[in-house]
Amino acid sequence: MQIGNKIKRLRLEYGLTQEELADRCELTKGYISQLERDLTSPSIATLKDILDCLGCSIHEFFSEKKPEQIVFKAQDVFVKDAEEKGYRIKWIVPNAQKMEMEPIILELMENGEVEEDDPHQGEEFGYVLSGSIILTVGKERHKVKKGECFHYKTNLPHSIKNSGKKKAQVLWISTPPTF
Amino acid sequence: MQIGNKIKRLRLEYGLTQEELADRCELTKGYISQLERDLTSPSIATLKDILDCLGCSIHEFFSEKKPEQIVFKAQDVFVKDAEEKGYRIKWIVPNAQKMEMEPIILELMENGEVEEDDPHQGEEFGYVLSGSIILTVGKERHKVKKGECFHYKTNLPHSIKNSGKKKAQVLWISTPPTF
DNA sequence: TCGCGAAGTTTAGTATAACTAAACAAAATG
DNA sequence: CATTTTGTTTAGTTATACTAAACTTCGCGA
Repeated sequence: MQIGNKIKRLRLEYGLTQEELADRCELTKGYISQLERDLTSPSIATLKDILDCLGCSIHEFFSEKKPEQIVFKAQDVFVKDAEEKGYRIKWIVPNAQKMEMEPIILELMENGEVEEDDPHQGEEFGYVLSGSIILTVGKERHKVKKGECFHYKTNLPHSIKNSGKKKAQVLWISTPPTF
Repeated sequence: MQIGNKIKRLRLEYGLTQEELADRCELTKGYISQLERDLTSPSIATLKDILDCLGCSIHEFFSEKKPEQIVFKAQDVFVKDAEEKGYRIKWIVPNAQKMEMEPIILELMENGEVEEDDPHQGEEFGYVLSGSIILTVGKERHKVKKGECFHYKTNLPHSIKNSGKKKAQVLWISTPPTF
């Protein structure tokens, strides 16, 4: 019965150190440490004491609802390499297809280019994180440098390619999700 | 932390003896007996095993929702005396105003009478438990004896008074609740 | 970068309680 | 009433709930 992570998360949300929580519950910090790593399991009465100090009922504690993730980090990234095309796509928000916006980070090597995307409903916004790119929308070509951004409706064919020798990185957001 | 009664109730609802439950959980019937009387408390893991066998999650188990009361007894009664008017009202279902029917028991002393009730939307039903009454609905007067009942729409003024020397008791139900 | 204090982990316990097996008692049934 | 079923009690064993204190890691400010 793995409850350690939940206790730790509650404690951190409540802004307490293990020692502070231990003092409030009249336990030891060593024990709190062991609980949080599932090295031991508290009695039901002790669990209730702990949760009382953390402003949570046992009922809520054993709720199976998964908290919605708000912050995403390096370990959340899904990478797709297209080495022959000279680019790599990093999906930085997993399951973003279920939402309204889908952000990716596009990495273009020298001469790297993503295939032209056919017209479709929606919009895309991009911000050049590093390097510079050539953005093609319909018949128009634009050079976009680091720190600059772009924003267009996707009803025309569009594509992006690296315009320099250095690797280029673009934060690229599509709504609705299409990547 | 008193959980014994909840475990016992679940077991009985599931139709198991203590021995059957013990066998399913790989515990002893003696231990189940002790748990149900709060003589001891299970580890969280053991509690989960038990609840798995009883088709209940820990989450539900620790729900604080009060089971809806179905049967009401003497101790549930709320009494209002109107001694100068010679009657007493007993609300026999607490919080019935939150439901569709509101039952009371009206007790009328000799010469006791409830004030005329103004017309309103709804219906009332009554059953004379003891003694006899005069029921007035609009301009009509009815004598209703023990064992007889009445049922009318409340769009006319209505009232009840005792018609004899003995105490009268009426089970009186209004929908929607108005008493 | 380093030193120090804060925060967390580990270790080696103690004592008690989680759980047992079996005898006993109460309740139910034919 | 006798027997079976169901629940309770008793006297344990052993594992674990929880401890105190030493040790390690982390974070922060100079």
